[in-house]
Amino acid sequence: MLRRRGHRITPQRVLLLSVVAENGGHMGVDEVFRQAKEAHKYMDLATVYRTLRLFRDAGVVTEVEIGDRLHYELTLPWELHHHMVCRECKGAYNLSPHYLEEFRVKLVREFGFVPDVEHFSITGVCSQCQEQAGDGETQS
Amino acid sequence: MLRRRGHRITPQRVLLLSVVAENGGHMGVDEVFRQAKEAHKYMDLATVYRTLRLFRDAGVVTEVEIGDRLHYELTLPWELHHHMVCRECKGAYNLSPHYLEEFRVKLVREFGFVPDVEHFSITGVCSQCQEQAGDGETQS
DNA sequence: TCTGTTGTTGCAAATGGTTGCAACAACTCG
DNA sequence: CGAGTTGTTGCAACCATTTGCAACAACAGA
Repeated sequence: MLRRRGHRITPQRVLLLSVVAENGGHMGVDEVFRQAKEAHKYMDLATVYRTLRLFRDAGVVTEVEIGDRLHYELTLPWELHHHMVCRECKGAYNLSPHYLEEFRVKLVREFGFVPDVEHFSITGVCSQCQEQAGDGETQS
Repeated sequence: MLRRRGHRITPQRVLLLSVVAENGGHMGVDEVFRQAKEAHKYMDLATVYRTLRLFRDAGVVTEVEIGDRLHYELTLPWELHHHMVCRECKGAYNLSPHYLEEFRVKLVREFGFVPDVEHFSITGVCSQCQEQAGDGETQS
């Protein structure tokens, strides 16, 4: 798959792909790095960043920004989703693409602007954290 | 206004506010820093970051992420808007809030998730850059 | 106006992430 | 299989942004 684009299959890439694939859900870059380093002592952090970025561009993994840190997860084409990221607890909730579809179509039709919905995520506050915030406010 | 929240009015803050206010539209942090430094030789970059963040939290300025760099603009309550940021040319186009309203309401109603629409911006490719990309592709 | 409290500054060091570069190794072609 | 080409690696330096900290200064109260 990568080879088609003129890229090479290296042990580092195989290893990194397996790390991300075997861990269901998203992983922080440092987590990927740590697990990869256990298997290959000389694994470099720059290689992890470059490889994950490469995988993303190839559509193999999906990049999610969680509170200014990059996370990656294996792309499963039959369950594509966006993310709602909670600003308070840093939790990431999946969001079905159909919620964005209307918004996306409007931007394309009215402005000719094609949004990057494949990497879309929106920050906010999840329901649990709102309840907690509410508890706090009743005391003041 | 800041004073109400227990913050102090310092010459640095006055200066930074005037820099942002006098420049219509968004400014990169380095731009703000450069202009502020002309007036106050010992202005520090950390102070610029901290002050702009403070202004944002007070609702005085709006933070926009343009291609991984932070930009700030004066908040004009009578013309609130979001941004569409072009991944190619780094241009930022204003977007009226009503385009997001329906999406926002859906998230609140169906998930209890309250998105941070006030800092919302979406990346993608603007119409001009698509034309240019199209020109390129016809050659290959 | 003087003084104490405490929020703020400038500096330097740290953060997560990116990049330049020379040594290296995966692929290609013979 | 063996040599050349060129994409990739590990390292170190760099980027924008954040943070710890001691000196400082804005505000409040006397």
